[in-house]
Amino acid sequence: MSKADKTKGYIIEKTASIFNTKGYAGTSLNDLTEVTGLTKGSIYGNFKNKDDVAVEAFKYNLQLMNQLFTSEKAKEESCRGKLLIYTKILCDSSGSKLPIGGCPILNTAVESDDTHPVLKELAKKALLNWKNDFVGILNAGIQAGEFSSDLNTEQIAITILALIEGAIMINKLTDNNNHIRLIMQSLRDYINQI
Amino acid sequence: MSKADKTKGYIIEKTASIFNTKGYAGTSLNDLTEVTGLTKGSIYGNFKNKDDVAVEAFKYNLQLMNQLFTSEKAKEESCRGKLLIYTKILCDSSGSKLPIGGCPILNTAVESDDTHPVLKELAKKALLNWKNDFVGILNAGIQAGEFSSDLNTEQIAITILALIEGAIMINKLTDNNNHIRLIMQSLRDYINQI
Amino acid sequence: MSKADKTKGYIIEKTASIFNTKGYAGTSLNDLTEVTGLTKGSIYGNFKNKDDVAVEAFKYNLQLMNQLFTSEKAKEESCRGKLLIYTKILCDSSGSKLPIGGCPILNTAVESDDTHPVLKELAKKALLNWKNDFVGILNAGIQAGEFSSDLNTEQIAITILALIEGAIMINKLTDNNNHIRLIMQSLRDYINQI
Amino acid sequence: MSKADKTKGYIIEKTASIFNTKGYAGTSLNDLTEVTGLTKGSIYGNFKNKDDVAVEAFKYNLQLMNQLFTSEKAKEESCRGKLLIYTKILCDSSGSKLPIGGCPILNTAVESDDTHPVLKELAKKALLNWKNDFVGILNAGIQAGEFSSDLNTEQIAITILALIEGAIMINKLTDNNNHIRLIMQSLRDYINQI
DNA sequence: TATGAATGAGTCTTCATTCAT
DNA sequence: CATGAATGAAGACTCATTCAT
Repeated sequence: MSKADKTKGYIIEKTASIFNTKGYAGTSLNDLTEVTGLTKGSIYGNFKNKDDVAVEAFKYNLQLMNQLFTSEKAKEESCRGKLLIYTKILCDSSGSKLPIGGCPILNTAVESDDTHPVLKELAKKALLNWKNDFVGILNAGIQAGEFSSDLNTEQIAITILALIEGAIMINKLTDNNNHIRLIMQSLRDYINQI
Repeated sequence: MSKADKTKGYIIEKTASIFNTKGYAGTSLNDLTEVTGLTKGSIYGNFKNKDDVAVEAFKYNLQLMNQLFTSEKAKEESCRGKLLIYTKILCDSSGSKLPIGGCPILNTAVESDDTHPVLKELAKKALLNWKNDFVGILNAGIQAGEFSSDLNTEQIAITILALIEGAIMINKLTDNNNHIRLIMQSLRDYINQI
Repeated sequence: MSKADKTKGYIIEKTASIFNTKGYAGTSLNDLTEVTGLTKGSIYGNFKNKDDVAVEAFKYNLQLMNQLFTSEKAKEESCRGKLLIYTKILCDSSGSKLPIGGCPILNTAVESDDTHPVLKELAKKALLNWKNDFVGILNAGIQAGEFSSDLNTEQIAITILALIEGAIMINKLTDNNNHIRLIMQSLRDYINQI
Repeated sequence: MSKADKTKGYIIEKTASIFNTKGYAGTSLNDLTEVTGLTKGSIYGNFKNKDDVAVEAFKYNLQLMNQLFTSEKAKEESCRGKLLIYTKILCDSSGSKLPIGGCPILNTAVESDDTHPVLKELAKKALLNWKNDFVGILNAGIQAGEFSSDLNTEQIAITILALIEGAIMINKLTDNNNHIRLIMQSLRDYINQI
């Protein structure tokens, strides 16, 4: 790894949480220099512009979140278990295991849908990938005989996703862990009844 | 109504959709003058500052959304019918009947939770009011014998809310009406099975 | 007195102390409306512009100060007594009997000498009048045999004035009454030795 | 000396006289960019804000004045001579050797006493330092046998100061050198009679 | 005469970006 | 590759002034 790559990685790591907390418009280059301890020139030496950093930061946050889910899912053998993992992660820690600032897809979706097409596209792809991941698990479950074969996998997948994202939003807004726990209980019931 | 009140109302009406689309940080005073055709001085003559406009714009958007729900609910007699209304509104028009920019609670929640305490508080209250509205409908349904008396009304209410907000977010992000329709189908099933 | 004259007088009275405290550039029209309880339109109905108010306010402050000196001087019969009056006034109350904000001549001189020719001219005239008043007292004293006839009245008059203005400035700046008392003691000695 | 330090110094040098003539409130950032030929961004890159420039400009003007006095005093051997220096400086050039705009202590005292606490404090300290300098000279003179030992050094020091500041104010206001000459003649007499 | 809403040039300040070193 | 000084457009906000009512 070249020095440039190392610095680039360092900048992304350090700035990812700010973008995920303050949003793209709310994050200034001064924020970036403060949190990295680097100069503006250094950031512009490694990235084309603020957009470029934001995009990489989004990817980093997404990867962080995906790694969390992937590693937890790996511990489960059954497909239902893999689905239930999400309720456990979000319920136990009330979302605190997510990247700082919460779900990057949710954050980016809401801020950037009308203002930042590149980020919007990334978030959209991430969301659809997530949905497809659920579809994959459901199909595997059908194959394995865990689930009945006449499921509407698309509908179930997108419903789970909506519940999760809605729960994360409500949890951040209300600062009350009970809400996310109740929703996750509903999700658990939903998954168990599939 | 004084001229000041009229201008104030005019400014709020005109700017509400910008704040709901671009967010607080993403909306500039130039945006506000452009969309209203007024000068900065005029805006500052009617509002204390940008914050003040944003707060009123949020209230306006919220009221717009609440009026939509309230008027549709009034057409339904049964409590279940009142709950199902949301699936119809969001499904039929794919959210296009919402204020321009989407659900102001969702938008404000995501942008302002870490940056704008006043707006966050307003969004939080609006969300809890909405939840309590659901709880009220559920209790009325229990009273009327529509629903079984051993429901966890809090859980059901917050779950419906999470599904709705999640659906709105997904709909805006993916520009694909199928997703919200599927989620609303799940919500319909959920409500009908109560 | 017409209503216009009454309102004009009211505005001057109320605003004089702000101009004398914050200075011309530091006083805004909002300050003027706040302290008078009137509207901007009302102020512009009675004065041509901010300058006009400032000029009248200066004259008012000046008159206030002159009245204080004149009435005190009237109580003294001897010319030396009339001169000593100033030391008493400034020493006893440490300047608190002056118009709010201090000596308007001093304030206007320092702020407006390079920026506001009209006010500067007014302050200059007031200062020279004051000096001439001293000269007059000194001449009367010579006539009355109180003072020797070979006094340099111009020099004495302007020296007294410099001591007084210097004392007022030092008093305001240091918030320490001892300084003005010591200077007034020196002035008393100076006058008594004439 | 870094480039930043050089630019900072350049800005201070160039802007000091504006602040000393127009005052803090009367000096705008446009004034500062015009006189320096720099951009606003450049000024804000070197100073925290306008306040910061004003404070440094005051210090610079003060230093300029103090250097003038110090270098002239150094040429005198006797303590009386050191005191008389001030009459010479102010009398000969009628104040034209002072920083452009006049005595920064006087200017700042009058403008900032009610509006700018930081500048007021700086001016206050400068004035007391000056007074203490006079006290020091007087004590040295007593030690050296030049002056009688029963002097009220505080009173003499503050009286000299008041005369000087009063003279500077009168000179600027009246544009008539005779006045300052007469006052300085009185000061000379006063010092010689100590 | 008094009101108060509107103006637009002005205020101070921060922004993302560039470039010589 | 990194620095840090400079840019100038844009940011939010205040100003003195005007004018229809």
